Amino acid sequence: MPIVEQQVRSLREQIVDTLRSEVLCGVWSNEVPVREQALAERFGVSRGPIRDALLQLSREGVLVYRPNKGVRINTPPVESERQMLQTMRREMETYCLKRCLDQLNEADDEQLEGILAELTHACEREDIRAIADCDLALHRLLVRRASGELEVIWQSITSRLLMDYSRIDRFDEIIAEHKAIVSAIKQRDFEAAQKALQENII
Amino acid sequence: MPIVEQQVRSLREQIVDTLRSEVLCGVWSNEVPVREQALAERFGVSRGPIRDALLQLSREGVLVYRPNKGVRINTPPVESERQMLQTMRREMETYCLKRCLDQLNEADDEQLEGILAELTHACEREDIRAIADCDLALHRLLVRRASGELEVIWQSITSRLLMDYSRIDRFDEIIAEHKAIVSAIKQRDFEAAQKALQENII
DNA sequence: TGATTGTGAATTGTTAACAATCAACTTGAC
DNA sequence: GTCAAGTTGATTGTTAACAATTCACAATCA
Repeated sequence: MPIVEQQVRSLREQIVDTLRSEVLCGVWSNEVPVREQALAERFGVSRGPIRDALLQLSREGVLVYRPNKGVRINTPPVESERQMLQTMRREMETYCLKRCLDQLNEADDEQLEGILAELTHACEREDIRAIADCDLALHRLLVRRASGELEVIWQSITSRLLMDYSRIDRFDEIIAEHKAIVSAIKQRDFEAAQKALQENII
Repeated sequence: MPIVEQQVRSLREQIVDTLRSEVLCGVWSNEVPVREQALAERFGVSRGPIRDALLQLSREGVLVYRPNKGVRINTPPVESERQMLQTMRREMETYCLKRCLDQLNEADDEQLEGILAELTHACEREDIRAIADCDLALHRLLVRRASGELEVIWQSITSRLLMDYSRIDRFDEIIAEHKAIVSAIKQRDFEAAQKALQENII
């Protein structure tokens, strides 16, 4: 359970984040259907918030919703679609970097360092789930600082891309790439940060 | 009420489409808060589906959700963000065009012509709401034919862009541009269709 | 045998009541 | 008169029961 998030989050948001993290890390089987009642019991809430969460994750492309039939886990995008989404993600994060770089403060730097430290620790433990969470948290911070309104679109694109995240076993690369990103950001060096970002988003 | 949609739609989807169409056409005031109970009575359902719809529209960037405070209408994106979203929309629709063009059949052509006719009629009536609905329906058809999975992302981007859709009074241009798109598509001419699309997305 | 149609359990969709929270107003002390 | 605390009404958040739908399986018939 990462502590990179700080603000109060609604019950639904917590459930959404937990489920998304699990689905994207392959914890769930594609075959087993998702049942509202089972999830409700697991989270200790009624079916209402669970339903909200499942609908939201469907809207995000992580799950697929069919009326009266519930949801199932989505399949990864085809290669051409993946490339297009990749291009869009690069474009969006470059924009966000440019827009937020000047207005970042020491607290943001510290938070970035904190995420980086946690990411490093997660890589040492080879904790796939924590690695993905930290990776996303770092990028999400940039998007949020630039424009909270873009976050939902960014999340949709990124979730789809992560549905075949096969590179997550190259721990050294992951650490090095994110170190480069944070380092460049702390120096407010846009060119270097953009370069590091582009090399990380593959 | 356009007849361009054919498949069965859930109650929530119908509400979402109606509300989105109204918000994007400026039917609602930015000042008046959105109340679940009022909408429930208007649509003749309980607050449950209304709540689902409002959450979905928030996720889409049309509304802004704040815990325990309900939703309000989102503000248009800043200019730089708008340009970035514009670029993404062009990229995405170009991809969808390329991917779907070969597998379109006569039924699709007919549907495109139907939307075009309805769009023309809407322009003659100067019915802003119908114009926007038809405009979106035409582009959405291409996205859907290419990949149903991309539709939600496309919708988010497009909704944000439409939040300051100020060109909707230039009826002749709108008709001409969409005629060019449909014409090129019917000839399966990718280059021409792409060009027409790019010129329409401004 | 194979297809089709009932039947019932399981699941999702909807509703209404209840709990929690927020915003505005009133009250009262200073 | 002003500000703070308490109160009240309105609104959202959650729950559990009920309705509608789907699916699996068995019974029926050609």
